[in-house]
Amino acid sequence: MKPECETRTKLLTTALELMWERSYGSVSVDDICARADVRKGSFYYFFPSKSDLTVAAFEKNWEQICAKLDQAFSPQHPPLERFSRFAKALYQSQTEKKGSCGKACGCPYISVGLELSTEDENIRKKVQSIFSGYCRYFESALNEAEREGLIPPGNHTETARAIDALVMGLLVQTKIFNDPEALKNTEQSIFRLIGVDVAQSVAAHP
Amino acid sequence: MKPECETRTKLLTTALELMWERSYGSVSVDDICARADVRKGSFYYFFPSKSDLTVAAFEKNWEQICAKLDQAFSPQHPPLERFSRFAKALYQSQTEKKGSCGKACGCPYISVGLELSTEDENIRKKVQSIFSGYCRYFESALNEAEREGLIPPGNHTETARAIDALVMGLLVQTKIFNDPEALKNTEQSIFRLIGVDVAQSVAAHP
DNA sequence: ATAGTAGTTGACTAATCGGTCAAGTGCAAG
DNA sequence: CTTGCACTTGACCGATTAGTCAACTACTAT
Repeated sequence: MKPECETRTKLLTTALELMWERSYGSVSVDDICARADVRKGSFYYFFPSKSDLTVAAFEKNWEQICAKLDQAFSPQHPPLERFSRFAKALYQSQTEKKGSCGKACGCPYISVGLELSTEDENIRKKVQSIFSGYCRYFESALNEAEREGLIPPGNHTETARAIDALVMGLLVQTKIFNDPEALKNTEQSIFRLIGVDVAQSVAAHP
Repeated sequence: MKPECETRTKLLTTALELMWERSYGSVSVDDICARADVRKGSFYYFFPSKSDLTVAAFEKNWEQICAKLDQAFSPQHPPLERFSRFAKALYQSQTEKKGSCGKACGCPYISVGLELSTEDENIRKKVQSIFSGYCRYFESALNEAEREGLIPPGNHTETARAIDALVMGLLVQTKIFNDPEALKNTEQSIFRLIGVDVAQSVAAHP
């Protein structure tokens, strides 16, 4: 087991932070090195290019996101309630970020993914796989909801993709309107896509 | 009336084209000038900065989009059918773009908007106003649908915003999955957000 | 004819970009 | 002590960046 080099992880977290707040194009390698207090030579000792650093940063961040998603989508909660927990966590994370950096930042996977997906295939694929990861959480909760008779049978892969799209769109709105309140109806809209009444779930878990 | 200078409009359309296919950061003023066959001096004769050019390009493009939206959301069609037409036009425009440039490009307002909204307030506001424009089309159709008794009364401003989010998310998926087929369930998902059965509308206008 | 205006041109700048590299440091095993 | 490995450093590179500018052309109104 490697003990994981501190400089490397510092670069990883700093890069994600900066690209989240700004963009890929407007964050230079020098910027990243400066905020991480690392010299450029070290940067290129660990990463062959800015693009590779970005992919690695996404990978590391996604692991942390997964931990949060595992909580929201834990089997210990009823399937539909998991979406409520997810919506709440989403709102919370955006509000926190705006509080700490002064601006609503949306989702770095979306912003950077869109910025580079026609030009950098590695980043495109990484972001694509992350979004598939989100869908897997959604789909599994829907499958379980069906098994418990909470929703009728249907194509849950498609519904999960629609939920994914909705959530991404809401995060786009959050950044462009510079306001996390764009997320306030997330839960309700998700349940409409699923085809159940919100009140039904909200009333059961007030 | 000014007869509208050719060089200027060439710069406008070329800039939008390039930023749609790539991104703001990776398209240089030189790139734009080269493809438009215009010298840089002329560029800065018409526009004080790259950012201003971008805002102007968005404004001009939005006018053309509006013409298309006016067709889809024309009062000559039943209110709910307008969404079907919109969904079809959306799919068509993405498919065409992929055919002509080889890649699915999504929506330039979203991509560039996300890329710059924390750094360039002018662009943020322009993109925000464009998205509000979309919502107005959606909301007006919903209001009319209610007036015709097709949908129950409700907060149509919120629903329009949700539809806007969904559509944006689908366009994000289109670019990141590099596949316009991400849009194939657009119509169905919109109707779920509205709260009506797709079949109802589809059957009426096959 | 002349003067003014609208548009065009290409050479120029200063700064910044991503990336390279040879020379180092400090530590651990032999 | 010595070798070797993991990591660090700062100077350096050529290319590219957004933006400037004085000189120029062509047309138009008087």
